[in-house]
Amino acid sequence: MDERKKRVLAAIVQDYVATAEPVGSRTIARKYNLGVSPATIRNEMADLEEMGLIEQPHTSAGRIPSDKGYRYFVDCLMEKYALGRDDEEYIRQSFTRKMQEIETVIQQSAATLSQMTNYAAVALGPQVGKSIYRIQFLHLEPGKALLVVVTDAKVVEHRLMEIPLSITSMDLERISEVLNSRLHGVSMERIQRETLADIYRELHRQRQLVGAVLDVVEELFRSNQENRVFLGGMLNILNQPEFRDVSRVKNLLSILEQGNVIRELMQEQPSGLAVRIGGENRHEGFADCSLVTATYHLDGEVVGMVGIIGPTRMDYARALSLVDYISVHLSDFLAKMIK
Amino acid sequence: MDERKKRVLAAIVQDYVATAEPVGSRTIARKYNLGVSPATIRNEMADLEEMGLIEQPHTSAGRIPSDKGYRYFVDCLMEKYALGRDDEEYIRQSFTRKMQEIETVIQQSAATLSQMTNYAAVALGPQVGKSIYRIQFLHLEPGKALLVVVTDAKVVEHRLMEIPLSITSMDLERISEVLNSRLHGVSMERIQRETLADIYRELHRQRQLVGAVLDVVEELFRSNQENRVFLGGMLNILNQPEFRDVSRVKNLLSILEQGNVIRELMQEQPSGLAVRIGGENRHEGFADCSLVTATYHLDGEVVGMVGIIGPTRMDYARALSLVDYISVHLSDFLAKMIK
DNA sequence: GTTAGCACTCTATTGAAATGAGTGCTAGTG
DNA sequence: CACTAGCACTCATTTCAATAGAGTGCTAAC
Repeated sequence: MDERKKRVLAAIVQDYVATAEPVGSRTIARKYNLGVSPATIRNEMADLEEMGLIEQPHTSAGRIPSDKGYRYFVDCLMEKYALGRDDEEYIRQSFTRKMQEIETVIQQSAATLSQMTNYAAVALGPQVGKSIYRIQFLHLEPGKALLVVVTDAKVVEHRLMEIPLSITSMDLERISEVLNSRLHGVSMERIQRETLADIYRELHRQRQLVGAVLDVVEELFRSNQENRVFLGGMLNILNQPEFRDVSRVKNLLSILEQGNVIRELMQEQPSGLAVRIGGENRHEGFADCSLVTATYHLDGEVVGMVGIIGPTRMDYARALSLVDYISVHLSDFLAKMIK
Repeated sequence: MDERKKRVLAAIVQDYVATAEPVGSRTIARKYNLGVSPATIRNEMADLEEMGLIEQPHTSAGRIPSDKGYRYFVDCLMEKYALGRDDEEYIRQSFTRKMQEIETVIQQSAATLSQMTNYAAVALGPQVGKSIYRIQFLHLEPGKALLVVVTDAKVVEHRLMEIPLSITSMDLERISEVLNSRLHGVSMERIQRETLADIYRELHRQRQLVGAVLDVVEELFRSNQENRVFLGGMLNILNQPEFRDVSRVKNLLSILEQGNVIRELMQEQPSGLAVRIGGENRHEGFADCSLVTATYHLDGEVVGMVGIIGPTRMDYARALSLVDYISVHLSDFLAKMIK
């Protein structure tokens, strides 16, 4: 793999990404002055094809990069894309103080990514709260109470509950107190049997209600951990020429609509910034899409992921920079939000 | 408008809805045995065209209904479509006990409608809660509190708030009590100046905090009243032949993505079951779509709307039945949920 | 009032020819 | 030996005309 081959491959990738048309030897000679004639480039291209880095849609067409070609480009040839002032500004503007809820912020990250790239964007998580920070009953009326749970990451969940008519406000206050003192700071994954036993002992009269509460709490944490999938700007991807055909659109959208597929694909990604190109994704029907993802963090721990889904013909340099920048910015923003 | 003309128009509408192809005189004579020859039907069709009920895409094509034609069909010709057992069963199944949050239920209504029709579906609202049922502060840690607001429709909203470090749990308890007693059951639209004055007088030491709380409450109600728009199953509409062309899809989706356009269109609909056909919608770019909507209710009051958005070539009978059934079922379900 | 028949219109399909982009190979050059 | 000019060849795409087909409107006959 000599220097010139690299330059030819890079030229093919760049041009194909920009035009969506197979790239011929002549085009390369003209646009990317390598100082050699088309014939020489043709020879190089023949070599690159043999190496499996580029391919020909049909005999008399130019070449397009293969998955392997993109991979080589991303790993070895690509120069880091420097985000412009305006790009960074745009991102910063899109996160406003007004966004009070974590979900809104995550959703906005995906939306912004999509707008800036014209690809689809997706966000996972956040997996917020592993332990209970505060748990509190509010008595609404006889037979009805509101359970409010605040997790350590200051995410609030609530649930209306039916309670026995006999339970009074005082009872609820007492229950809240006991639950708080016993459960505060305890990771939901390893609640001790003893802890539960203690709670039941202390509140033996409201055994049934306490059981219901614990069920609800468990459910809240479980659904929280299932890492909800946020999709952003499905519309923008229609601007890509590979989706001029409706059946393609339908195919991709039907995959995206099943959140679990995306979740699986994304969960295979390593932490940090990562790219998965075309067939590297273990899912048929996703073979001509690429996934660029980055994890975001809270208190040094990975809590979720943001990413871009686009055709394999993707501007990887820009995509990587954007996803990276957004993930960092998102982490900062969340940290400030929760403080 | 004699009987035979009606039958011809009905045949044209039905056939065109089923096939998406312009309908010729011969087709009608063959499939819908009116007992007359194609030539006679041609004469009738010429009349119908003059009346503006049908039109010809080009000289040597069959006829398709005009907006006016659909309108006449819907108002005068259409027979009520009886939902099958399976349809009703399907709808009932799609609403499960598991759905605890109102939003989930609304979203599900739209999703179900879309699945059953292969059109896009949309839901508005619900406009839940006009007054405060309960308002409560939870003290989390110095400088931080959680404000929980329950509306009369038992919809819960919450917001983390920064509070002065000096404020204690006792203070918050007191504030909660005062706010509750003063605001319980008061419609947010007509909070009296006096009421506010009373509150400020009683809590004159926490003047600033109270101001912040009232701002938050107002904001919560405002965003609630803005009637959030839920879209369902955008994917399904891609099955319609009129959306084989991506530009069409892009056009519709870009309209749907702006929630406010849909909201405006829907808010022009009368309460109950209603149809708006093609150009009857006051929005360019929506001229070849129809909107079938029904309001849903809570305690006898209209709180929101569900509907179908499809091409004007729509199976109106079925669409109306489904929207009607869903709206009724949704009302019932909500009533039971909130009890 | 209804219908058979027919000329006419216009779109969609088909197929052949022209176009053009691009390649691979060969032979010649510094 | 590396490079390049030249050329024959391939194949998708475009173009164009001819054809087929669906459907109409009109007229004359029943």
